[in-house]
Amino acid sequence: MSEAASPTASLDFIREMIAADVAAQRNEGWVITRFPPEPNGYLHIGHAKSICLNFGLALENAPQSRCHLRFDDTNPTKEEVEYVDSIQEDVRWLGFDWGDHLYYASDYFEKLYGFAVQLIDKGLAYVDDQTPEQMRLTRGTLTSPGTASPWRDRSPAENRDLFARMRAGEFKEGEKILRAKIDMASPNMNMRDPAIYRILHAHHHRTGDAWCIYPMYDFAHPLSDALESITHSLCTLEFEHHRPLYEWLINNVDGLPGQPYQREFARLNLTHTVMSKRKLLRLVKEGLVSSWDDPRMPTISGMRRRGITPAGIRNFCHTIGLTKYPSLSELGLLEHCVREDLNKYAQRVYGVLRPIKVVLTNYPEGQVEHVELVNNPENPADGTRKVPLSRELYVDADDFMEVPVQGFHRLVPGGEVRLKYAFCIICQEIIKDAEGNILELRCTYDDATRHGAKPVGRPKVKGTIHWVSAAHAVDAEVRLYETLFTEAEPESAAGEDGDFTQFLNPQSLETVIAKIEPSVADSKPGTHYQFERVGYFYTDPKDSLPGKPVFNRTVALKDGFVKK
RNA sequence: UACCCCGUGGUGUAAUGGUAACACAGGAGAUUUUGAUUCUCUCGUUUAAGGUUCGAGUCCUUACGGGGUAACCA
Repeated sequence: MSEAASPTASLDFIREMIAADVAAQRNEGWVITRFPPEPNGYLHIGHAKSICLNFGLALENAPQSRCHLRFDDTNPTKEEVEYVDSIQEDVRWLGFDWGDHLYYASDYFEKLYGFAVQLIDKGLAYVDDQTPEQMRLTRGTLTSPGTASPWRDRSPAENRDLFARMRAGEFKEGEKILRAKIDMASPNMNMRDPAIYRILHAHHHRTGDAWCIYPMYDFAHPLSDALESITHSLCTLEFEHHRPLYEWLINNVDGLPGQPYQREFARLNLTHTVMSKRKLLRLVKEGLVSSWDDPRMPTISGMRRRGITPAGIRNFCHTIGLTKYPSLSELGLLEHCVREDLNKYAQRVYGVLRPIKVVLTNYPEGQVEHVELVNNPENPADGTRKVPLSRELYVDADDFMEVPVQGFHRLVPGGEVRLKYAFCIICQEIIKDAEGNILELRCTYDDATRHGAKPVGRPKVKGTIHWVSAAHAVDAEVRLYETLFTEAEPESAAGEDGDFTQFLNPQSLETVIAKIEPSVADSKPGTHYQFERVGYFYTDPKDSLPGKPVFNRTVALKDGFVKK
C-alpha cells in the first residue's frame, strides 16, 4: 500500500517497539495484532485510526504477521448483530482483510470460565455478596484507599461452589459477583479487587441463553488476546491504568498460549465534530442528523456515503501519526487527503449548482453542437466526451456579479468571460422581473474565440467558467455539506454543563436543484465526480436513481479567489 | 486535592546527546481554457527555571500547563 511507511521513514513509538521485538525474535518474530470492537454501535473515523494501525502493522510485518478482527461481545445488553455486520463492512471498505481470523470473545466463554475457576483455586478471586452500591462505597476514592469486603477471605472451595451456582442461575443480577483479589489500597482504582464476572440474565446475540454470567472487559480482553496468541495489544490512552491489571491476569493465569503486552496511544480528535458514541447517538435519536450514515456524521458509513474514499482516510491516518499526546487534528487535513486522492481519478463533469439562464443572442436558434471535453486532465487516458451546446445555457450564479468586487474576473455586465472549451461571451443585458430578480443574461458569443483558436490583438480573457446547455441539462438534487458544527471543539465550547448541540451548524446541509450535463443523468450510484471548478461529488448510494441522480458534495475544491 | 500519561511553528508529526526538519493551514509568485492541480518562494517552533555535558528539544530536578482515572460498560 502506498501509504505504508517506507523503510527510511522514521517510526512511531509503537512501531519502534515492535521492530525491536522482531529484531529480538520475540515470539519468533511474529507480529499478531487485533482490532477488537464491541458490536454496540457504528464505527467512526476514530476507529479508523486503530484499524489502520493494527491492520497496517500486519501488512508491514508480513509474512510473519496477521491482524484479527475480534468482537468484544461480553455485554449482551448492549450488543446486536446489526453492528457486527456493519463493522465488518466498514473494515473491509477501508481496505483491510482479516482472512480467516474472525473471532468473538463469546467463543471463549467456556475457557474464560475455566480461567476464573483457576484464579479461585489459587486464592486470587472471590465471590462477593456486596451490592453494587456497597462495592462503590468500599472501593474508596481517588485520594483514599478502599476497604476489604467481608467476603474477601472466603475459601477457594466455597468460592468455587458459589461461582458454579452463579453460572447455574441460582442468583439474581447484582446478588453476587466474582472479583479478583488484588489490592484494595492500590492507588490504581483498577487494582482494587476489580469485578471480573457478573450475573446478567440476558440473551446474548451469539450464545443465546447458554450463559447468565458474563466476563468483564478487564478479564476477558487480556485472556482473549492471549488465547489468540496476540503479540501486541494496542488500545487508546484511557486504558493505560488498566495495563497493570492486564499484566496481572497474563501473569497469574496458567496455560495461556500467548504472552501479549498492551500499549496505548492517543485517540483521534477531529475539529468540527464529536466522536463519542453517546453524542453521536444523540444526534441520530433527536433527528439532528438523518441517520448513522448521514454524510455529515464522522462515522465510516457516513463518510462512505458522502464520498470520502478509503485511501483518503488511510492517508489521513498515516499523516496524523501516532503518539501519546492528546492532539486535535484539523478537519482540513482530512479534506486535503480526500482531494489528493480524488484528484487522481474523479471524472470531471459540468454541474451548475445555482443556475442563471444565459441566452446567446447571436447564436442560431435551434442549433446544437457538441463540444469535446477532457474527462480528466490528470489522466489523459480517461479520454474525452461530447457535451451539447446551444443558444440557451445555464451558468452558475457565483460566476456572475452585477456589481463586481475587486479582482472578480468572471462574468460581469459588459465584460467578457470564456465558456470553458467553447468560446468567449460578453454580457450585454440583464433581464429582471418586477421584483428585480435576474431572469436571464443576454450575451453575445465570439466565434473567433473558439477553443484552440488564438485570435491576435485581443486582451486575454481572465475568467473561464463552466456551463450547461439549458435544453439538454438534467435536474439533479445536490446536497451541499458544511461542517456539522460551527465550533472547532463543540464539546469544550459548550463547557461542563453546556449542550454541544447549540453549536450545530445550521448550514451543514443545503439542498439545491442543480443543472448537470446529460452524460451523468444515468450515473451509477456510488460514483465519484469532480464538478469542474466546484468540488467533488458522489452519487448517493441510497437515493440516487438512473435518470434521477442525487449528488452529495464530498468536499469543495479549494477556492483561491478571496474577495478583498 | 491521589495516581498515571503527555508538553516541539496556527495544526499534526520528525529529529534516538551533535546544523530543529516535513506535511497541512496562511501569505507571495509562476504555470494553467478548473481562481483547481502542479511548481517556486515565504511565514513561523523546542512551556519555564535550574542542573549534567565540550555540546540538551532529547538526560535529571522543580514549577507550570494539558489529558486520563473512582460501571456489576468497553
